[in-house]
This record gives sequence, C-alpha cells and structure tokens, in this order.
Amino acid sequence: MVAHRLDEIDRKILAELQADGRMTNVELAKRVGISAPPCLRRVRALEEQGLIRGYHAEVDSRQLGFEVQVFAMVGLESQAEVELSAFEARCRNWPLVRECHMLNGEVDFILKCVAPDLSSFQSFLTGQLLTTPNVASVKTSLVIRGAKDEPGVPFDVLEERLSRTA
Amino acid sequence: MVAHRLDEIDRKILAELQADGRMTNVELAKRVGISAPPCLRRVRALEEQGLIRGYHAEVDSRQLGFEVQVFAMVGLESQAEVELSAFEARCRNWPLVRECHMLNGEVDFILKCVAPDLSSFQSFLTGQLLTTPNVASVKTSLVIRGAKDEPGVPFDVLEERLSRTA
DNA sequence: GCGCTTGGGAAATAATATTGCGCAGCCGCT
DNA sequence: AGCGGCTGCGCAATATTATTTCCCAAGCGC
Repeated sequence: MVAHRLDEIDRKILAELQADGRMTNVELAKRVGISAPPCLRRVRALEEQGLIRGYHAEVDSRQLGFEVQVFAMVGLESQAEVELSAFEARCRNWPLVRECHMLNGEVDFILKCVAPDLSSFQSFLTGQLLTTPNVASVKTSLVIRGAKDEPGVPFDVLEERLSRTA
Repeated sequence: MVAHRLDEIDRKILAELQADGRMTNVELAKRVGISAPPCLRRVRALEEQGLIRGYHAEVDSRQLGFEVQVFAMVGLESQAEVELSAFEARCRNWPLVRECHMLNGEVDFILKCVAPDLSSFQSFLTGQLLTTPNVASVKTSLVIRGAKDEPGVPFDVLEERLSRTA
C-alpha cells in the first residue's frame, strides 16, 4: 500500500474530489486547510502518481434510455490464459458490457451489462455472448432495482485503519 | 426515454463529460461545436434535469490499500418489501459494500464489496453480513482480476439507436 | 550553526466561467 | 405574406478561478 506516502491532507483531497470531482481548487484548498497553490500541486502530483485516474460525469443511464441492467455469470470451457485474455478482449469490445471481472469459484467471469430494453439485451445475449467460442455457460440476472451504487473508496474506513496502524 | 428532448449537442456534451468530467467549458464548447456561453447553459440544464448526477474523481483503490474486491450473492429468508428495504438500508450503512442491486432469480441481492485484505473482508462477512437477521445464504466470489470497468453509458450505442428511430 | 530539502503562502498573471445583451431563425396566427 | 413571441446562438464585458513565480519557514543531517 502506497498510502503511507500520503499525509492526511492528500487523503482529504482524494476524498473530496471523489465526492465532487468538479470542486474548484480554491474550495478544495479551503476544505483541506491549505492555500490554493500547494493544494493544486498536490492534486497534480496525485494525478501523476495515478492515484487519481481521471474525472467523470455521472450520467443518469435510465433517463438516457438504458433501462435494463443485467449481471451475467459466464463460465468458459477452457481456462487457459490465452482463452481468458481472449474473452476479456471481447468484453472490452462489447459496448453493452460495462464491467468484466474474473472471479474465483465455479464461475469464471461476471459481467455488468446495460441495454435499452430487454429485447436488446436478449439479442446481445443470444447473438453475441452465447455464440462466442469457448463460452460454456451463461447465467443472467436482471437488476430489479438498485439500492446503492457508489463506486470508489470508503475513505472513512481508510482513515480508521491508518489511525490504528499509527 | 427522455433522450428525445436532447439534441445531438446535448448528447455529445454528456459523452464528453462522462469521458472527462473536468474538461473546461471552452474546450467542451469547441468539441461540440458551439460557443462557450450556450454550452455552459446546456451543461447547467443537464445538471438541473438530473441527467448529470454529479462529478467524481476516479481514485485507484488498490494503490490506496483496498486490494480485495468481492462479489457477494445474498439470499434472504423473507422477501417481503419491509425486509427488502431493511436489508438495503443496512447495505447503505456498510462502507465496505459499494454497490447493492436487487436481482431476479434465486439470488435476492448482489453486493460489490471492497476491503484492504482478505481477513478484513472475512471479518465483515462473518461479523456483519452473515449475522444480519433474515439473511439466509451468502455466496462470495473473489475478483481475481479486472478486465473492464467503465461505469456509464455507451453513447455510441445510443447514437446508433436514435439514428435508426429517426 | 549551516546548508539542504521540503512544503507553504502572497502576489501577479493568464485562463476560464459567467452574465447581459442583441440578433437570427422558427413557428403559429391572422 | 406579415407579425409577435419564443428559443437558442454568439459577442463583449466582468467576475472567478487557475497557474506561475518568488520568497519564507520548519525539519534534518553534518
């Protein structure tokens, strides 16, 4: 963990920018308790180090017409590394697949997919995913409703953890 | 779908800000082909309408010490609405649970969790999740590696879809 | 104590956001 | 066709903000 190179101010900066990525630098500086120039330098450094990967607007996918969200559990015939990479590459090229994670256990991959409607997803499922070579099984689960969706890091847990170590 | 009230410029704005949420307004205006003032007005309107929910910095959770990511499939004893809501409320209060989605099928909920290490997750699992009233079964899957993680909307699919309708 | 390194702050400058205003195009109506 | 009224754009002026530059203070090894 590289977090030890970060002092409390850096962590505050990360937490604030995770919560509001468009906060102005002066506002950010005020909140973390330093003046604007060093604050901006810290932000730039965090970006350089890759601790901040980027900034994104969170758009309402439902309002935009993507009303269906599906988790797909995928099992492959062969788990050879070449086959795993090949499947991952396919996932990266499918726009409806927003996330792809390799898992342990009986299932090889979990995919989070979006689609405008059920039939769009069905056609993706039968036309793309199921016809992919080496795909042995796919179990899908429709998202009925979302209760929590906060990608990112729980900074309160991090702080608590560091205070115990220190 | 409210997307019909949005013209091509609005959708371009959303796409650009999803890709880079800290783009300056002048740069954004240049890319979508209008001048800065109307561009900013459009952005404000999109925020008002809730199409833009917010802006967030994407932080590297692994570098920050959250090296473990786990999907947990949760089944409940009772699926009465009160019980469902109660479980969702608990999830919202667990910092290690970053996402909680209600599913159809045999499993009631899928949770995406993060943790500093395996033992932290284990203690959350045995100490919190498994001891929660009404929780009947929990199956967990460790994420071995991530192949794609791009929350958001595939705007290329949206454009293609709208052009077919138009 | 001395010089080095590591941040922080003040002030100046450059860039950007934001507001106000006028103009052109597009209906719907007569 | 001609006439408001509406909508959205762009220009110009102003207010904020970002960014650079320079200088200062604290910590540290010698």
